[in-house]
Amino acid sequence: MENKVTINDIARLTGLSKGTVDRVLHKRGEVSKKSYEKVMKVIEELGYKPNVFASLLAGGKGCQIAVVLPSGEKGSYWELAESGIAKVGADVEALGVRTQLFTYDQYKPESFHQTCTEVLEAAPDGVVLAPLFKEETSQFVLDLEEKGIPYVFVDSRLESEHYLAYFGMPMYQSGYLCADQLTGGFAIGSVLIVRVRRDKDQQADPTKNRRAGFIDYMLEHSPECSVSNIFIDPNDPEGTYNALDSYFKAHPETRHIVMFNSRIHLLVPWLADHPVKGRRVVGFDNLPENIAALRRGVVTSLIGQRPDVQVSRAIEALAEAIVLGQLPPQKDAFMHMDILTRYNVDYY
Amino acid sequence: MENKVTINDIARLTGLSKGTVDRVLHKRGEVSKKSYEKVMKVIEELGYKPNVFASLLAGGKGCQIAVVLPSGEKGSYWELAESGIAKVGADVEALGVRTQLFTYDQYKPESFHQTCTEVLEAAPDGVVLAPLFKEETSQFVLDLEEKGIPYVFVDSRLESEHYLAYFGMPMYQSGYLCADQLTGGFAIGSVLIVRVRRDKDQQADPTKNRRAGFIDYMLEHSPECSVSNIFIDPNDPEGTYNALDSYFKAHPETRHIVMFNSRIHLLVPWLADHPVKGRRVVGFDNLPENIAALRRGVVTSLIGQRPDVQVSRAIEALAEAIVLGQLPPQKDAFMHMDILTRYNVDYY
DNA sequence: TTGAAAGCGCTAACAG
DNA sequence: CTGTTAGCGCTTTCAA
Repeated sequence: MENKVTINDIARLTGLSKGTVDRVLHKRGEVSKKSYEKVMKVIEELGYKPNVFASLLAGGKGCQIAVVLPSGEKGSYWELAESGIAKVGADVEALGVRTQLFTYDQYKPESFHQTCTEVLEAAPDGVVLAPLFKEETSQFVLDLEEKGIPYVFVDSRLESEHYLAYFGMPMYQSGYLCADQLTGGFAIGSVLIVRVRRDKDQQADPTKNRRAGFIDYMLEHSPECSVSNIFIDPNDPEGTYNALDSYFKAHPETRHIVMFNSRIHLLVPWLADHPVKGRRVVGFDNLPENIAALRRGVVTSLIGQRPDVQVSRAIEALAEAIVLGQLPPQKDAFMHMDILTRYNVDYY
Repeated sequence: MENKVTINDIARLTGLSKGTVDRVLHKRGEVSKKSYEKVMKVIEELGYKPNVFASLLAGGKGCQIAVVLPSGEKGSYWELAESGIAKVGADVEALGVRTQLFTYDQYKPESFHQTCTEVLEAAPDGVVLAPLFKEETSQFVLDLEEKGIPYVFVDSRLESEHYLAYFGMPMYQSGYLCADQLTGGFAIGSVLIVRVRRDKDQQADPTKNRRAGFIDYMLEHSPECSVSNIFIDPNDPEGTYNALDSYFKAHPETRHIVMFNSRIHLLVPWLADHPVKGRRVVGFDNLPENIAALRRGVVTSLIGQRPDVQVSRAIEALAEAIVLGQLPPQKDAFMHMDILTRYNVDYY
C-alpha cells in the first residue's frame, strides 16, 4: 500500500514490542514515560500511519453513529433529512460504520431529553444532531463531551466550541436570495408573507434569520414595498384557504407570496383556484408536495438546502474522524442554496 | 462486524478448503465444476459477503484508477474537472484507491490516441473518461473491454452499452433552463447568442443539444423573438470587443445575451463598458472568472454542472465497483443543474 | 510496565 | 484439481 512503515518497524527501532507501541498509539496508559517518548519520537520521524484495514480487521468492531433528528411525518422536511442516512456512500459502510436513528418530538423538549438519555445509554462512537432546544442541547453536548463522544450538528447549531463540524444553510443569506427570487430583481409594490402560527414558544423561531435577510433585501431593493404577514394553522386547510381568500379580497393589488419554512405546499389549494398571471410564489425545500407544486407551475421557485445531504455528509465526516482520525477540512460547512424551478427540478 | 459468515464457514460446509473456496470466489479457474457449484450453492444460502478489510489486508494492493481528461489551462472548465480528483472522500482513499491523471489536447485526436495508449500501458484497474472524439473513444473502450477494465464516462458519453456509469448534465434541458433564466419567463423581442468560432470540426460541437433546447424554449415561449448569432475567437479579446460593439450598434434594441459554453467571461470587458439596465446575461459553469463576473453584476446568472463533482463521483463509483463489487445504483446519473446568482454563489 | 503469542478473514504460493 | 501454510498489520489477552 502507500504507507510502508508498520508497527513492527517502530517496535524494532525503539527496541520495544508491538504491544507497547500499540499501548502508546491508543493512549491507554501503562507505559513508562520513557518508552512513551521514544515511541512518539520514532512515529514522528517515520511518519507512521496505522493501517486502517489491519486495525479494523483485528479490532473487529467498526463504529456506531447515532443520528438524532426530530421525527418526520411522511413527506415532511425531517423525513427528507432522515433519508440522508440511507445515502451515505457504500465506502463508508465498508469502513465498518453503522448508524442508528433516534428521533424526538420537535414540539416537546422533554421528548428530546428522553431521546438524549437513550442515546447516551447506547454509547455510540459519534453523534449527528439536529438541535432545536437550546437548553437541553447544551446539556446533552456537555454529557457527550464528558464521555469523549464527538458530535456534529446539522441544520442548525449551538454556539458551543466543541462540535466537530456543522452542516447547514446560511439562514440570513437564504432570506436574501429568496427575496431576489421573489422580486426577480425588480422593485415591487407589495408582498405577502405567510407564516405558521406557533402556540408555544418553546423553541426559537428557526426561520427568524431568514426573515431578517428577506426584509433587508426588500429594504435595499424595494424600499417602497409593503410587506404583510398572515398566519395560518398547518392543520387547518380550510382556515388557510379562507385566510388567503380574505387577505386577497382586502388587498387585490398584492401579487407575490412567500413562505420561509418548508410548508409552501399548504397554499396550493388556494393558489390553484386563484391563478394570477405574473404572480411569483417562492418557498423552501424540496418536499415531494412542494416539487409537485413547482411542476404544476403553482409555485415559481423553491430554495433547497438538501437536508438529506447535510445528514449524509455529517455521517461521513464523523466516520472519517472516528475511523480514520481525519478532521473535516472545515468546521462550518454551509451548504449551497439550490434554486429549483420547473426546468431543473427533474434532475434534482 | 455485520457479516458473520466467513470463508472458513463455507469451506467447512462444503467439505473443501479455504484455498478452493477462494479460487471460485475469484473465478480463477482450476476448480472442478462440482466443487464450483457446491461452493456457489453454500455461498448463496448463507449470503456470504467477503470481508473487505481482510481481503485488502491480505491482497496488499488496493487499486489504481486512471482519469482521462482534456488538459485544462488555468481557470478553464477542464481544470475545474481536474480538481475533482482531489475531492474524492477520504474514505475512498482509505479503501486503497489511487488515482492517476492522464490528459490530452482537446483539439488533437492524435493526442487523445496517444494518451489512450499510455493508459493501456499503465494497466489501471478502472478508467474515468471524458470523451471528445467519437471514433477514437470507440476504439479505446473496445480495448478496455477486451482487457476487462471497467470505465465510466463523465461530461459526455458514447452510445456504447458497456460503460459502468455516466455522470453528466442533460444538455438539451440545460438549454431550456438557460432560456428560462435569460427571459425570466417573459416574452422578449430579441436575444443574442455568442458562439466560439471553431476552425476544425474534428469534434462535434459539444453544445449543440443545449442550443437546441434553448431554441425550443424560445419557440414555445417567445415565438416572435429574433435570435441572432455572432462568432468570436477566444484568443482575440479585441476582436471580441469589436464584434459586440458593431453588433449592438446595428441592433440597439437587443438586450439579453447568452453563451452556451463556459466562456461567458470573455464578454466581460465589453459588458463592463456598456452597462444596460435590465439586461440579462446568462452563461454556463462556475469558472473563477465567471463567478467574478457574477459577483460584479455583469453576468446575471450561471448554470453550473459541477464538473469537479462529476469526476469525484465517477471515481467513487468506480472504486466501489472495483473494491466492493457494488454496481452504481443508476447507470446514467444526470447531475443537477445549479442556478447561480450573485446571492447564492458565495456558498457554492 | 512490558513482551510474547494467538488470532481477525483472506490471499497466494507451494506441494501434492 | 485441491489442501496446506505462511503471512498482511494490528489488537488483545496472558504471563512475566
